[in-house]
Amino acid sequence: MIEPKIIRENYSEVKKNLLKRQQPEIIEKLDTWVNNDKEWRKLKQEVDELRQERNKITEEIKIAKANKKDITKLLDKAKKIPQTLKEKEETTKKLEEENKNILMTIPNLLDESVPYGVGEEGNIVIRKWGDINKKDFEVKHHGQLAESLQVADFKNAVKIAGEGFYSIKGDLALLNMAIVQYAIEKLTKKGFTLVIPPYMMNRTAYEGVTDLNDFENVMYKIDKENQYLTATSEHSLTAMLMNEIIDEKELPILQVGYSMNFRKEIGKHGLDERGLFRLHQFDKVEQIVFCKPEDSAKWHEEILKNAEELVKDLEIPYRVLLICTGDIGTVASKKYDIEVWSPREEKYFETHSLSNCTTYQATRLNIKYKKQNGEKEYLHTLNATEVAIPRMLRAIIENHQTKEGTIKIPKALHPYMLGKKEIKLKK
RNA sequence: GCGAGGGUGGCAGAGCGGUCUAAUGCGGCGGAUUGCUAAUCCGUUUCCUGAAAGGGAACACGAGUUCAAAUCUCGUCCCUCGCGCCA
Repeated sequence: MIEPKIIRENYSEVKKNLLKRQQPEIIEKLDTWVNNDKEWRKLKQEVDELRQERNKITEEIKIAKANKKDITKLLDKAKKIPQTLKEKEETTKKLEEENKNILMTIPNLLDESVPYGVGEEGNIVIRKWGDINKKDFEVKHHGQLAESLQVADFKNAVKIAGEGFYSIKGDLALLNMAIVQYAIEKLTKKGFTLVIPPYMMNRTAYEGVTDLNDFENVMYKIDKENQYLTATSEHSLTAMLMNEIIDEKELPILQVGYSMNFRKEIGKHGLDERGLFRLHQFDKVEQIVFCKPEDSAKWHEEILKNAEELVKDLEIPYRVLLICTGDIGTVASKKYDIEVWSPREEKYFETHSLSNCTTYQATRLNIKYKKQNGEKEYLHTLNATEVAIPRMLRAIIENHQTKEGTIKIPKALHPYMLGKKEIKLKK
């Protein structure tokens, strides 16, 4: 959520910025908010004045009583106030809530460097890495190959859990753990702290970190409980600092979250998105940064570098996209995606998303930092995929499969693979 | 889950219907003093609104009683101790 103060003080700039998103309804919301806000402030004044009056009379009663004077007149006067006050308080509160909800649906202000564009096509490729030349054999579908090597069992996973669930076993499961271990080790060495969060969050905390529509579309609610399964560790790690004031000296806070993630809405279109691509449950290693506003741009580049390094180490061809105004989403002020190469489909698919959320999440969650001089300000939050495991497994299976139908393990993962360098059929 | 006790400012901790403008202590920040440090002293240290003066709110959260609630009542959440259950 954008800080109300900023909209009040720089309305025209905010409007100009939001216009870049090419969604007229956002501007409508902005204007509604501004009008409501004016009214709310007026009402607040009135309420405060009424309260002041009440406080005065209350004080008079106290004094009169102490002096043993007659207080019936004062009491009559006082008795009238609560009714009017209550009515006004209710309208004020209602308006306040309404306006907060509007504000929550207004997206973040965009960074200057975000390119103008309509939809996905407007995204800009800023870097490419790796060899994407055609292989001299037919690349097999990752899920089918894994099943034929007896390291995945989609059929039985679906049997017991339903569509959108998977099971991997043997060396592929080992590879899963190897990637996790590798990613965590890499980030830990760079100063990130490993955090394993709860996989469920209550409604209040969750409202601080997600779009309200997500409660209907994305999140699984626990029956009869006030809890939701988390869709990413970004949510839990960020929400954990809710209502906290962090000393400037403690920034930046660098965290690497590892969690199982649960998502209701996954879509699914065709063979190549079957298998390890769109899932109701998957594990992911995530980078989270809390920092001072002036440092967030630098950290954005840093976490991009971390993610790129990992993909390079796994020897997967990839490209980096700078997401345009038409495709950026609500929360981010600036966003990069990493897409990796699918030699089977001969196109890139998305594996990483890296956002600088500036003060947007911090404002909603009320996370501030205290400066040396005692002033308090909202800090900046960034989140980035380090590696979403199933998608990376798909990339590895596709890019490192051999003519003979085995899967080579990238060298970087050898130390975590119990001596195995290849996944092949057990005799 | 049951029983008992409890949740007060950054922390510790008093207050238990109107003197709460929340005591006191510690810590933080600013300043004074001082060869340096320490000690001492003064100020400041929640949020909203307002250009400011000011006003308002806040004692876990929500509702209620009252002219008036940190203080009384109810509900929810959380913590501590004991019992029960459990990987």
